Amino acid sequence: MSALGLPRVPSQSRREHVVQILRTAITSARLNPGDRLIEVDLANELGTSRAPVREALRQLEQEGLVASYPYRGSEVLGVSQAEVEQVLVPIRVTLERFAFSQALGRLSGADFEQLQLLVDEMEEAAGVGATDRLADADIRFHELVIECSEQPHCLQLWKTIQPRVRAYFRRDAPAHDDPVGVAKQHQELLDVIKLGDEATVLDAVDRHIHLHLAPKPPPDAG
Amino acid sequence: MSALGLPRVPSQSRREHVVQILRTAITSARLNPGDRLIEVDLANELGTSRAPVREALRQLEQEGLVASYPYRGSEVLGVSQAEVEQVLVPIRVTLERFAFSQALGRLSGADFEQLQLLVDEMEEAAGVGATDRLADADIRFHELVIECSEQPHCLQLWKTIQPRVRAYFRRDAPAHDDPVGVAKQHQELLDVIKLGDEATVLDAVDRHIHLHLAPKPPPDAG
DNA sequence: AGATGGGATACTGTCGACAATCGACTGTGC
DNA sequence: GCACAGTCGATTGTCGACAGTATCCCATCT
Repeated sequence: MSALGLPRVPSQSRREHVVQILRTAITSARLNPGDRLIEVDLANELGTSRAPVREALRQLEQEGLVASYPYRGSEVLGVSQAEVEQVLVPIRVTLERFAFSQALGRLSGADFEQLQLLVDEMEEAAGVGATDRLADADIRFHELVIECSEQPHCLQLWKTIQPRVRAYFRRDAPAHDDPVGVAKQHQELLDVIKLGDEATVLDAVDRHIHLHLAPKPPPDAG
Repeated sequence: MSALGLPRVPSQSRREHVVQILRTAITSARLNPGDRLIEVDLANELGTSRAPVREALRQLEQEGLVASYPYRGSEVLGVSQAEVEQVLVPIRVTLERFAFSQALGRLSGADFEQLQLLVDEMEEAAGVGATDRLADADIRFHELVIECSEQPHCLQLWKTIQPRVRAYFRRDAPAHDDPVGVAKQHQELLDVIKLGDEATVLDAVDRHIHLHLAPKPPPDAG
């Protein structure tokens, strides 16, 4: 097909394509908990057959974004506040603590450049109020560090957890209260990583992730 | 087919069937890290077409038991000791702490009976040295409590974590050192659950899970 | 009117065939 | 002998069609 026209589509399999479309639709609240997902409709809409759609649905099921019932179809799932706060976020802390510590010795100069670019992107997105771009860069920042940790299970689990957390915050917590602060926190985190002291990094990771959870409940101090 | 002969096979879909076969083969070390999984061969061996096999492989990929590469096939994955000890087990603790606390108010008399049956099964299996039966009952015990917690994401994540942990211990830590002790520990855990005090239960869960990790390093006390 | 049974209906589950891709082999030119 | 292009076999990715199942609707009976 297309010699020069649109060479990007075939670079990823149709299954990956479908997964990405649906995951974005769910995490951005275009699809909501309870919405039914009908294979043949999705296939027609996305211009494929049902096979890739089915595999995509199985993957999203494993990511906890959809549930499916034999012969009765699939629906979009929601997450409770209790599960996010007591399960998903603590798990994310465990994953990132380990991944960041493993990544410390493996981050190359190119990696640091890439991370800095992402922080810059966050600053710019925060400046113009582009919360989606901000969130994308935020996620990509963390994902990049975890990729560099070279811990496959860690990365795989993170990818499973993260969309649910994002869907929850996108739906129930109207974006970041303080976009500029988010960018700044990542800059600080990056600076700490560059110093390379494990204990300091782990501490920074803890505080960093929990900022998402409790945006402004400082009852003890400031 | 078969009006009375073998009515159990069709109760689960062929995909579930394939998943179960492969997962068992991996967690029981009949398949080892690096082994290639070829769709056509699996399909022929299991008497189905490739479609259910493919979906099963996608699911196992999400469970971290296999990895697959576009147009190049799938292989069985292993887990490192560091990942088990620093990632998978801590995540399991997080999941079970939450699930057990949520389950406390929801466990019915029938549930307690079922749990007691599983503990009895463990005792018997431990008595005759049937480590696989012991491990099955062990897993089922925890799974049952988590099911009763009615936290879908918790259950889903637990099902994702657990096979990797089991595969690791089955492969690298030759079964439980002390089968009778395992059964006894579950009886104690069940007794604590029956009492219903949350703090005590959480404490028991912590200690219970960590027993798997460090089977016999009691440097401080007994 | 309300309960009950027998289809239509709308999906999902499975299959066999075909297209696309990767990796190894092989023959050729230098 | 060695680099390199072409080819071939093995295996995955995708498709369209058919089989199986749950749900709803409606005629029928009480």
